[in-house]
Amino acid sequence: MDLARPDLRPDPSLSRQEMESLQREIAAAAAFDDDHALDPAAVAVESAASLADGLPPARPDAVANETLPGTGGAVEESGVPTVVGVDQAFRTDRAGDRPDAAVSAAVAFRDGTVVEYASATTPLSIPYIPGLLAFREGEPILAALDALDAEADLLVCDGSGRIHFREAGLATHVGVLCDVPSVGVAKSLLCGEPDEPTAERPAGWRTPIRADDAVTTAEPGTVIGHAFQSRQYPNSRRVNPLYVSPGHRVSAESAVDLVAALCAGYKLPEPTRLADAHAERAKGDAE
DNA sequence: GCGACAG
DNA sequence: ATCTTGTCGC
Repeated sequence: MDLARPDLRPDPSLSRQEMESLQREIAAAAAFDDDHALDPAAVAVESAASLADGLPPARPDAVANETLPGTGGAVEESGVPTVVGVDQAFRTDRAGDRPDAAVSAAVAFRDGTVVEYASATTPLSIPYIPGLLAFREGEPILAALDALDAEADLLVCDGSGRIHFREAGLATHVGVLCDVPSVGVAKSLLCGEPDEPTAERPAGWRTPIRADDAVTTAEPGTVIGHAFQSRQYPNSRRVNPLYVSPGHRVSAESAVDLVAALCAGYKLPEPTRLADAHAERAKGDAE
């Protein structure tokens, strides 16, 4: 898989200042609006996969359709868009403490079912630094996408997109480098302010997240994402909402609509949930 | 100086 | 993210 923007791919030796200015370039290259309206109904996942007996098998015939020569992507090929969830697990060295390598997983969905699994193991370069997550996890994700035969029409990333100090979170970083529509799904809020308090909301509830002073590249008040209650228990309301934001080529509104369509009864959207499980499995296989 | 922040 | 048993509530 060749990158659409190799010029924006970070060099491992960048200083912190250089990483931050690269993020401003990436944000400037990002499109936070809808281009070819990807219909949430076309990517919806109707039933949640059971993980009790391991991961479901990939539907055998589907990937072959996408790898026919001379095709321009999955949608052109079959009319059915491909959604790819990406997530990672971390392997620790035998001494037992420091994370040693990232195990990235990419899981492709079409018609609500898994069509392909891929993974890659990548040595870790820099530690986790809030705001610079993409420099730790971006390359591992690209490696997993490289190992995937399917062409993604939408990437679902585990982390923020536009909800970021410089509007260039992980989902934006990966989406722009690949020039693929992407959304970010985070379990906690990095920056920005919800319009309404998010505690104890019923399933389906959502509220805009607006840029605050921590977002240095946007006018305060700009809608940069949404809090979205993907799941809730009827009586005891203890599930925290997701924080969904556009990565690239998707609006804030479409990003939540797409994620809502990809959720099938669990807190996390199915592509993310299965990518998480596949990353765990791949990590275990290597040990 | 304090705060505060995805995974 | 990761280290981990039980426990409470769907």
